[in-house]
Amino acid sequence: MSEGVEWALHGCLNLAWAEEGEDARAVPAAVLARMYELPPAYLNKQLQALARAGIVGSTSGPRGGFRLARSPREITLLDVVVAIEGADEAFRCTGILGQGPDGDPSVDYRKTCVISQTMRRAELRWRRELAGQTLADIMTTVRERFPAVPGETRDRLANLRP
Amino acid sequence: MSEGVEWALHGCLNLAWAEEGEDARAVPAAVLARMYELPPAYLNKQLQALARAGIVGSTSGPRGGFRLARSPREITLLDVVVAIEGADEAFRCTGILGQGPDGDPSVDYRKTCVISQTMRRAELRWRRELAGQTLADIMTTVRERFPAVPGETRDRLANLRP
DNA sequence: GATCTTCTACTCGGATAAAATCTGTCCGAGTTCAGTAGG
DNA sequence: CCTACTGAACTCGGACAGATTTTATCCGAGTAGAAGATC
Repeated sequence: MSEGVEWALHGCLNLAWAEEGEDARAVPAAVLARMYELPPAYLNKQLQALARAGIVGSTSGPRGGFRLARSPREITLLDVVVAIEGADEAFRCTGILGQGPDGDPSVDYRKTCVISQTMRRAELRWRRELAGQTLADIMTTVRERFPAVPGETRDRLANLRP
Repeated sequence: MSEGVEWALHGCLNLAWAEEGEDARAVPAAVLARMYELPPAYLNKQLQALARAGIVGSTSGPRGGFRLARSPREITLLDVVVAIEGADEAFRCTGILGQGPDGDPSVDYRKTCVISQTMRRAELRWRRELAGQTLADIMTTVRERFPAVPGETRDRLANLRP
């Protein structure tokens, strides 16, 4: 899995904290990058993927940057992962059963192949878990365990502006 | 996920069918490769990984090849996946929380980071599912749905020998 | 003082390169078996 | 006839290239705001 997934998740979380502040300004990619000492241009690229997926909105120019495009309650972790990694399943069943000399091209082996089914079921469990966790859920848990984090994050974001 | 996982899973299943036959000979990689028209040397490479993991045993020379190293009941799909893909988690949490200017190196953020925990829990679901399915389970299901497959497979393996 | 224009600085967005990984290939080490010579 | 020896074919195992994906960088298009000139 691409490392950008972690960046994107933390980025969204930070955008969510920022959104809660009084002066909710858009956050430039460079500010998020400074927060974790990440390559700014590359982080920007990942955020572009989030923008294409409709998870964040982007604005150019001064006072521009990224902000969440919808409520944290309507952003699941799966949404973010899919936006970065793509929607393809990790286990690519090429249907090798049909490739052999005795293979029947008219059969869809992804449906009948028991191995494929089992792998897909496991992957479905993973997806379900991620689809069941929204950004809002994460925020609630963080607030319970570390009440200071939201405020601190907003402060850091403000201080990291140029 | 590497495509070799699919090859390895089907390879193990075929080895399991072969093991049930009367004249249980080791199966060369070349024979398995012909079955699905795969590059023989590369498939051999994947089987080597299975051998290193102790899932299959290998024998050199004439009448050599691969065979299951233990009972299908004691081989889980997770074993095979880990043997090919490695034991690393898909979501690599680099603990970026600790990398920023305000990060505390003494804290293990993989333990405290809520995002990391959630991602790991999802991945755990995936692993549990795969760990709960043994090669024997797959064989049972296949036999229920396609009773002819075991015999046909043994025949095909025999016919594909040089 | 208000307004319009110009100008600069800032931000995203996609095109472009370097690095790492996955995929595929090749040849050597070791082993089994068949054939052969000798007792 | 039985045994030991030689040789050859077969198989795995790891070292060696090619292709694809991931990671990282750079520069241009567009925009908001500030400064300055004009009315």
